[in-house]
Amino acid sequence: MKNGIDSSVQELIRKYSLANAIKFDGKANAKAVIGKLLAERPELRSRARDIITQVNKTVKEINRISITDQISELEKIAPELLETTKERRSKELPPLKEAKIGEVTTRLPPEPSGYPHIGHAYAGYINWYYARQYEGRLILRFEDTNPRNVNQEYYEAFKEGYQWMGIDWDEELNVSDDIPYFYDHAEKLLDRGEVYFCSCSADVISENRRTGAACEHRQTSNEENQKIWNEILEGQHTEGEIVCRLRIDMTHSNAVMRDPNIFRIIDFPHPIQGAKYRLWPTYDFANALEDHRNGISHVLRSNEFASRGELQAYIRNLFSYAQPIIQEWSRFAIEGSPVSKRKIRPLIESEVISGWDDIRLTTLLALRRRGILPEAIREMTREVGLSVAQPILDWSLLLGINRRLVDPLASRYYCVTQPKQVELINTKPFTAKIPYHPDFKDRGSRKIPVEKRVFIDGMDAKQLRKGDIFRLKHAFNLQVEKKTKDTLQCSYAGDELDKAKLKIQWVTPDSIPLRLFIPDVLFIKGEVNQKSLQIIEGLGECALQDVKSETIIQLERKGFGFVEKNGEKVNINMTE
RNA sequence: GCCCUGAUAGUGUAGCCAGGUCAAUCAUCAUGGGCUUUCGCCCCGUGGACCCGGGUUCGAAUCCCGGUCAGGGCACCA
Repeated sequence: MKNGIDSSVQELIRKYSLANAIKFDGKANAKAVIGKLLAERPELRSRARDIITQVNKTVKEINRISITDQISELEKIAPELLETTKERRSKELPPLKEAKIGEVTTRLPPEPSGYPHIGHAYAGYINWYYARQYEGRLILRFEDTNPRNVNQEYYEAFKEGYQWMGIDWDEELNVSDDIPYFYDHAEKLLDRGEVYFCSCSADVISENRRTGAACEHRQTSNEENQKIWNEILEGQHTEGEIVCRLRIDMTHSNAVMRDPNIFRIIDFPHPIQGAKYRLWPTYDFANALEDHRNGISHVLRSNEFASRGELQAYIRNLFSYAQPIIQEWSRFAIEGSPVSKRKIRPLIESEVISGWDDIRLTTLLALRRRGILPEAIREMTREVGLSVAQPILDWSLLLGINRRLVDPLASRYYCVTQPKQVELINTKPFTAKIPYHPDFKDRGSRKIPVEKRVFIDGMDAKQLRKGDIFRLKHAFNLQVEKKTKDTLQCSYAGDELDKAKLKIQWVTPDSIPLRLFIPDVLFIKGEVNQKSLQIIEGLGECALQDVKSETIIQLERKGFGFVEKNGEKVNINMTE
């Protein structure tokens, strides 16, 4: 055969050309066909030039015939290529590196120094997910080695936050319970001459680290270092005066490795340990050893720790401890929503926001009060995954997922704002029966008697002109007879559904006052958004009286919300 | 300043390691329609992206070089 291309290859070319043409309106693309062909028959790659000539020729021929003919020919020679199957499945996290069933241990490592937020939930869920996926263990470990940062109430706050997220753990411990373990290790290093005490100021240490210069303390004799260690444990030396450093390499390309501090004096009572210790390990030292002590197989964390990994591995190597698998992802941000205490605290102090559970924040308390379901956060986490790019998430991602999840759960209620009175001129007394959920009628309904007056939303009233026919939803139709400044006079206009121009929500005169809180992003281009919270007064139907505080409902045509009752007051935090 | 990462529709993400089935996935978003006694949910359709410049190759989102931009680290915080 010409160019040595045999008939089986010819046939393949013809098949793929036809399939490609059919996929794209009868016009095949030679490049796509070549790609497909060479992917399937890699041994042909050496003869790519000949193949290309042949493909070009075939594609030209095929593009000349009609798409119906193309389909019928392909049906004869390769019907399997005509199938177009689309599958849809919910996204899952990728398999974990070097993980075996039953041999995975991960950790939740919060510092109890504030309230858990969506970032903690995200990291927590990933650690939980893999621990459960591989039938392993999950350890809740409070990283409380800085007594000046930690506070008793936050230990509890984290546990509640994780529980709310559906994250359960197999073991709970505090790093601060293991201080003797760190001392043991430090003393071994002291014996081996791996550490020294440095009394340079923090500024000097930092500067030397930048320039790669060693200070005189690096030369301190072992005996002297041992002596200082004991002095500190006995209560000599003061906070800030001296630190214990690991002697590694002051010119290392990773600045973290330039003789890091591993212990410092902190004379401050610890919420759990009290005044038991004054010499506290720093993050890297405690973390590296604690991961080993806990038998952590996989360290799953955000990548702000990336450059510390080398140091932590170095520390474990000093003791010939095995290294865990490390998997990192980028820390993410939500557009316009600060996470850091530094940014939020001033907003609370200046009363821009009401507190750590203000519905504009991303603390778990805030998200819950906004009617966000934990599953929405979990799904969002799976969606964003272990990406190493720098995601700046939009609220719409979380809110969109949440809307879908909350829809089947939320009972529907009527609510009107800027109420406009509607006088019913000639209607007979009527009792409306309104189901709580349109898709689940078995959840029952409430009955609302209608007499001489109802209220509708001001926005709806605005659209109505004299003569218009509209429907009080789940009741009957009305025709506007007269429109005055604060009243619509209406007459009965039948029961047929399709006659009404608008079908609107309404409430009776005995309805209850509501306050709707509508959140928006807190920051726009770095400036505080003055309209980040709208508070709107409204009237809600009586059935809202029976709704328990802290349930998620839908106010029809207004959105989903989280009910909060405070005595007589009914507040509803809208999710968006 | 130095070091490490990264860059795919408006947003997020898959694909990149092992170049061809990518005419680029999925979600969110926007838009048109259907369903609906809600502007909700659901269903169908449509729209929109490989940071820039070189190189290697028959062929580059994918490999190489150079740039640009962004994030993190260089704490006696974690």
